[in-house]
Formats: sequence, structure tokens, C-alpha cells
Amino acid sequence: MIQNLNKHERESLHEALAKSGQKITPQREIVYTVLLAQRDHPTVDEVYNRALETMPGLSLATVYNCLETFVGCGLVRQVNHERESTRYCPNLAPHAHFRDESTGRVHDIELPKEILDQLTKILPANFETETIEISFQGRTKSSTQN
Amino acid sequence: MIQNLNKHERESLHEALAKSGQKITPQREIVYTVLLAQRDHPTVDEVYNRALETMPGLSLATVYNCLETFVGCGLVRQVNHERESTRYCPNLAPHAHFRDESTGRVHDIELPKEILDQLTKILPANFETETIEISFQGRTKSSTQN
DNA sequence: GTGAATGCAAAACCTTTGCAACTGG
DNA sequence: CCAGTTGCAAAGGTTTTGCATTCAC
Repeated sequence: MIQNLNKHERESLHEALAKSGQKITPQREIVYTVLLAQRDHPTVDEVYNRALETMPGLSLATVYNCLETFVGCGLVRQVNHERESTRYCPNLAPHAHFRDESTGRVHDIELPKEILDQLTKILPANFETETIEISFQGRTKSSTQN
Repeated sequence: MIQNLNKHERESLHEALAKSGQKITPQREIVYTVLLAQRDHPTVDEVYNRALETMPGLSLATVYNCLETFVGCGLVRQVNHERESTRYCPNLAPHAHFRDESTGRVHDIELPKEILDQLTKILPANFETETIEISFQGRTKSSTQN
């Protein structure tokens, strides 16, 4: 069900962990594998349950730890919507999110660089931005559900 | 300390409540008054504590109820940042938020209509947007702290 | 009068923490 | 070998819920 990491993916993981002085553990490999296998912005609990299939003894706290580590390494982004459980996203390209209110699903939206540039221009001069988050809420009209 | 609502503000409140078939209660007036008095994006708990000064018996659950009602009426917006407590904002004009990571303070950023227009254009055709949220995280360089 | 709103306490929910045991480099 | 990581269970903080009481209309 869950494919192993390919050579490139494994390298990215090992490199990112090494760069921030973190160890490579089987749990981290599995959690990262789960994230890449199905890019549907899973919650911690969803990651946990998917990972259990591969590593039955895995603990929920460890999944929290792994994901936090990945966020710290810049391997993964958090996606929050109101008070719902935090979701995780391994897409590193700058992108926005669209949350379909009827399904709860979150879709990645490509974000043209010009828009990002324009956005930083609307800030007062003494505001230094580190990150920008853009999220849409709405519905998808049937046809191409994805 | 907390000014009463002026005529216009009280009318907005009553109108918005009436329009969605809600009752006007002293608790709702006070909670709304607190929100308008200090537009610093307070948390529920902050609203609660400020409101207690005017109405000592007020309950926290009621503050949650009032704020939820206002959000439902479109009188107030929620502002979420990661897992922190939800904050509330009575600014109805389209605007973005800038969160200063060193102080935790949230600032409103005016949002030019062109940018909103451009943003809706980056979505696939079958995605119908209801709301867009834009939030910056970063720091303000000393000088004009606010 | 009546359905909605309030107040209280308990419960729910997600996430974090403390700590002992284990393990990757 | 040993700092970093894991696993477990308990604690934490925010928000929601159930229910009796009160209130706005």
C-alpha cells in the first residue's frame, strides 16, 4: 500500500535531518513516507493510523514529534483551518490552499511569484515578513472533484 | 473605561442581530462594546475579562456564544494563528493580518481590491470562493511599534 | 407565554509534557 | 557511549456540551 521512499526522496529526508543535526530513525522514515504517499494534507491522527499499518508499535506522540521535526527542518508545512486539527503538507513550492467546505478537503493552489511580490508591497515599511499564508474557503462545483 | 456604543454602532448591532433573527441581550451589547473599544484582536478570554468589569456575573460560555453569534451575523471575523487561541476582529473591510512574532500582536493590513481580484484568478474554474484569508508572519523593526 | 439565551460545571478535543527505556551515530 | 528519540500515560489549554434557569419579544 505505502510505497517506500525512492532514492531522491530518501536523500532529501536524510539531508534535511542531517543539516539540522537530527537523527535518522525508522519512525521518521515511515512518517515521511506516509506524507509523500498520499498528498491529501492528513491530520496527525491520519498520519498515525496510516503509519501503524507499516509499524504497528508506533506511538502517537512520536508522530507529533516527527512532524514537528520536519516542520523545523523545512521539509513539511503545517496547514491550519480555524480550530480543526492541524494538517501537514510536504509540498515545498510556494502555494496557497483551498479548503472545500463541503468535503473538508484541502487543495494546493499554485501561487505566481508576482502575487507574492505585490503582497509584500502592501505592508508598512518597517514590517519584515517571514512567511505568508493564503487560504481560500469555498466549494468546488461538481465535475472535476479532486 | 469602556465607552458605550454610539448610536451608529448600536444600530449596526441591532440590525445585524435582527436580520438573522437573533435577540438583543445585554451580554451581546457588552461583548460587542468590548470588541469595538479596543481593536487589538482580543482572545475570548481577553474579551471575557474586559467585559467582566462592566458585567461581573457574565459567564465565559456566554462570551463564546456571543462571539459565535457575531461571526454568524457577519459582524465580526475570527483570526486564527496556528493553534493559538482564536482572536476576534470587528473590522469588516477586506483586510489581511500581520502577526508580529516577537509580541504576538496582530495588525490589520489594508488589502487593495486588485490583489483580491488577482487572487481569485489563480483558482481552477470550478472552485467557488467564499472567503479568502491572508496572513503575514514576521517582525516589526523597532521605531513605529504598533 | 415561549423559544432563545444564559450560566455553570463537566466533558471533549487536540496537543504537550515528564520520564523511563532505548538507539543511532 | 550518550545525547537524542521513542513510547506511554498523565496533564494542559481551549472550546463545546447538557441542562436548568432566566429573559427578550
